[in-house]
Amino acid sequence: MSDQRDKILACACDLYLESGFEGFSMRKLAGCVGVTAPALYRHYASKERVLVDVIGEAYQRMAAHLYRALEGRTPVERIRMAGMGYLTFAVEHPRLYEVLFASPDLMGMQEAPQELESQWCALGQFWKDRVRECIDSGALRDGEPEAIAMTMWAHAHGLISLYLSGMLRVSREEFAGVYRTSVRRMLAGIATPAYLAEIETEASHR
Amino acid sequence: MSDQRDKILACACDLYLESGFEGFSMRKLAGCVGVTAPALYRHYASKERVLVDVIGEAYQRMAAHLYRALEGRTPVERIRMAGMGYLTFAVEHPRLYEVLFASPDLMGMQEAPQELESQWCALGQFWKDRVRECIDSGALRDGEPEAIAMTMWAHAHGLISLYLSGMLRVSREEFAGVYRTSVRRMLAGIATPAYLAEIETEASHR
DNA sequence: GTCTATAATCCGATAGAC
DNA sequence: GTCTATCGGATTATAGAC
Repeated sequence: MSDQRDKILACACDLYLESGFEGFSMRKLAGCVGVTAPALYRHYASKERVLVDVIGEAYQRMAAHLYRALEGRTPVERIRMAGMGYLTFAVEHPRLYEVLFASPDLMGMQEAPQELESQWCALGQFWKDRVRECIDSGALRDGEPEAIAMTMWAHAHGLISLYLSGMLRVSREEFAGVYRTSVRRMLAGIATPAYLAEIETEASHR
Repeated sequence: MSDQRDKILACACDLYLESGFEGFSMRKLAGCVGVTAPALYRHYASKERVLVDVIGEAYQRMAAHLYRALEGRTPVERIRMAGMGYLTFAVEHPRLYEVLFASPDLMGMQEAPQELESQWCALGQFWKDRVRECIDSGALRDGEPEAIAMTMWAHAHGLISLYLSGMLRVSREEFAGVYRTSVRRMLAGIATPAYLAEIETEASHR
């Protein structure tokens, strides 16, 4: 039944990993599957529906990678494993990582389908949970878990994006160390106490 | 002379801003300029050479936007203005911002031409300078200016990328506030002193 | 459910006249 | 320096036989 559809999806993931978005075509996909192009339209209405499923698959693989961190035995261990898992997934599967953030119009769609939205929310909840339990255990400062998770996520995503774009002049081996160092810098803070006192005064005057 | 070439480049920027990379073609570009497609090849050897110039133009506009921050009268004022300038440029010109980080193969090239590399280095130097003078003035903690600039840049770029991808559930008006808050959180640090002491011990044991 | 054949477009780039 | 005409290729998607 949808056995063939699964086979098509698997080939579509492989094809995307090899060729990226640009080189992805229904003809090539058909070639990978071992059928002709029109046969694909028995299982998928259009090319974009195939790509939506590819992105959904990327979400699931990312999630499976991250959820291993739940095996950690303390909140700190879990959030660390999650952070490193995020890094290794992105570095080992850069194309899958990139596709998670692909703008919908890049694949000929107006907006992201609701299917992908909910998968995204699940990941957001995961990070929020990791931060919350670290606050409760006294490792992270008190604050809104969602906002803190956003700051940490922004840093991680930005650093990984810069690395994948080739803007950082570091090798793949060096990057893991750079990542850890930068996370630590963010955890410790960048400004001096004197400057922090100054902007705190400023903020309270508003 | 290159009067016509300038006109082509201006139209190419407009066309890219409207259509993005996907909808960009030499035929459409010719239509914007008001000539036929073959005429373009008198001024540009290929489509990719046009796109390289578009990216170069984006760099120059970004740089011009950032360099206004040099009018600030203190190191802190300058780095703040630069940080907010980075934000406003990205939000007001999202396509130009995105193209700065476009992977070369997305426009059919193997690697970024050296012309763009050097423009990139200039921006890197600008940020390094901003951080260094803030360290010297006692606003930022001591450390390698380049590494600190990277952490700050990663955070800013990541947050902006998430916003532009629509992954943050905030409006454009809200985003400036979210950005400032997140920067402040990064400046102050996220972890508790107790946890920081713990990982410092750990690091020294290696 | 898969095939052959094909419609209907779009693309980058070139040849040669003017 | 621009034009017309065209080459050679790609693409999505459909029609109809089997």
